[in-house]
Order: sequence, then C-alpha cells, then structure tokens
Amino acid sequence: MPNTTYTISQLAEEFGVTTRTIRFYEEKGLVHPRREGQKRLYSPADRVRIKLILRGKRIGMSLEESVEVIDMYDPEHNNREQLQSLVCTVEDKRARLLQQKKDIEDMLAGLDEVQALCEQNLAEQGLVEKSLAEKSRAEKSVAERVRKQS
DNA sequence: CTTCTTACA
DNA sequence: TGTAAGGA
Repeated sequence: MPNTTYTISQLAEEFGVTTRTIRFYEEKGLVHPRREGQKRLYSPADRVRIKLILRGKRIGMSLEESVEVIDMYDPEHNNREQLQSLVCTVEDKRARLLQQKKDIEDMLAGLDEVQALCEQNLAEQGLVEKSLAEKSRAEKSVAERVRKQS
C-alpha cells in the first residue's frame, strides 16, 4: 500500500482552498498532520477529514458540527451504553439532514416554477415583438405609398 | 520557491 | 479567512 502523504499546498489546490484555511482548521483541532521538521505532512486520513469538513461547510454546517459528525466515524468508547448513545446521535443527525434535503428539494421545485414562468413570459414577449415588427413593417409600407403618391 | 508563525483586519 | 512580515 502506498503510504502517500500530501503537502499543505497539494491539499489546498485539490480542494480549492488556501493553505491558510487548512492551517486554520488545524488550529481549530480539526486535523493533526504529522510534522517533518516544520513542514506539515498530511495522511490520506487527514485528507478525508478535510474533505468532510469542506463538505459540511458547503451545506452550512459549522466547523464544530462537522467535527461532531466526523467524530462519529471512530467510536472512542465501545461499551454498549456509549454505542447506543452514538446510534441516537447518528439518527438525530440523519433526521436533520433529511429535513434539509427535503427543504432543498422543495426550494428547487419552487425555482422550477419561477423559471417556467419567466420563460413563458419571455416567449410571450417574443410573440409581442414579432407582431410589433409586423405592425412596424405594415406602417412603413403605408408611409411608403403615401410618399409616392405625393 | 514553498512553508511556517504571528499578528492584525 | 485574507494578508503581510520575516525567518528557515
């Protein structure tokens, strides 16, 4: 297995963020890259964490929320009680995300309606412009005849 | 040239 | 988070 590592700049480029952002996450305790002297070396696991953090960020989660979700991946305590508690937390998070998902779908549906109305309106305007053009053409030919007669 | 820390906006 | 400074 290739024990790949990444430099901060590699990850920054891959995820479209600045190195400052990644260091900032470390400052917040979201990632713990190992060091090679002063240089930070990120493991594939670190990379995944950053990916999850950015994903959470995209859907409006705070860094803190993302950490909570990420922490659910590795149960630090394996006794029944704590595992059952984790299951509840997971179910709770799942419910919230599903609600968010539904809200987004409803909003998208709303956008579909708005867009349809806009396009319909534009189509009608197109017809108006067309008839206007014809009207203009007709008037022009009339004016032409009048001019010739005079 | 890249990365790091620190500090301020 | 961006940016700037100053060192490695």
